[in-house]
Amino acid sequence: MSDLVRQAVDKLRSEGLRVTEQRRAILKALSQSESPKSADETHAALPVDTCDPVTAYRCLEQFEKAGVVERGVRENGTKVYCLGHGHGHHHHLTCRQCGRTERIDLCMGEEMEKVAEGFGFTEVSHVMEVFGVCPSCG
Amino acid sequence: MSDLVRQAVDKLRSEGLRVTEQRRAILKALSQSESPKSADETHAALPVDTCDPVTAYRCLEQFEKAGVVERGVRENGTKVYCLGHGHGHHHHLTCRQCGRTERIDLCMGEEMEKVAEGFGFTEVSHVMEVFGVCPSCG
DNA sequence: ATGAGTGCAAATAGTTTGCAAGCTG
DNA sequence: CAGCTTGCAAACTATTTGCACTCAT
Repeated sequence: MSDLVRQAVDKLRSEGLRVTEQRRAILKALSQSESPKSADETHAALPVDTCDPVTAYRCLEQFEKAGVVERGVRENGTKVYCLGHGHGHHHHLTCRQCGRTERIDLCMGEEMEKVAEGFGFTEVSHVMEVFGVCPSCG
Repeated sequence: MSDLVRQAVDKLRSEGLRVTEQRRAILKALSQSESPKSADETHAALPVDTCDPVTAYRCLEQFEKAGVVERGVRENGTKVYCLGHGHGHHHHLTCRQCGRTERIDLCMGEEMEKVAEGFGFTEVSHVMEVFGVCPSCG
């Protein structure tokens, strides 16, 4: 089990969530994926009969609330998740054709939050995804 | 009919798209909305029997391709659209509770595109939405 | 007239919910 | 052993598609 998974498992415990075989498997699958995955894709990446697809949905939702995974959105609205890569917040650049994903460390989070606070908003979060056509597909 | 709508209609024509009563109504509804609307919400904002919900979906999709409207995503993945407000690209700050929306002019589009081009990507676009709890709901 | 646009019905995709049974802490 | 979790079935929401008909150009 990778450090990433171990770390995630610890966080789950510290958040009062239980650690099951299914959850371990889901975290492992995410840790081995270079690009963010949807709940269904995550489930598909699991060994057969690891768990029901619904469980993947429920777990990922829990994980996000617990801050164990980060959530993004595809261009079509599909929700995707990824482990924090152990290095906090970041974004992705995704190829529209082949789905290839690159990590982008650029983020205007602080600026955004300042603006949002200026409007009196609290509990600010944001979703950002960049799309394009990669060299191989262009 | 507002300038915004007139402008949009012209753009439709120049893009080779046809201008129908339904499309005019959809553009008018969007022009009168302060916040981005989903296809269904846009349809709901139309006078009864203006058109079928499906038409709203299809038109908004066309409008986006033609560059007449801008598309965003809600936190839950729902696609939303808005007229360019006549002032190009911008983003929104949306209240999770009441849906109230503020416009944000801050955008790191150029930086994003530079990074994306660095990866060899083309036809770069991005989706970004900021969410929080507004003063009234906090 | 001719092809873009529309309505209606039906199919999809992604995700959520209810409830009884199972397993973790 | 209490309650979080899971599985299975079913409901739901947002969106898309097929096809015949209509209308803008």
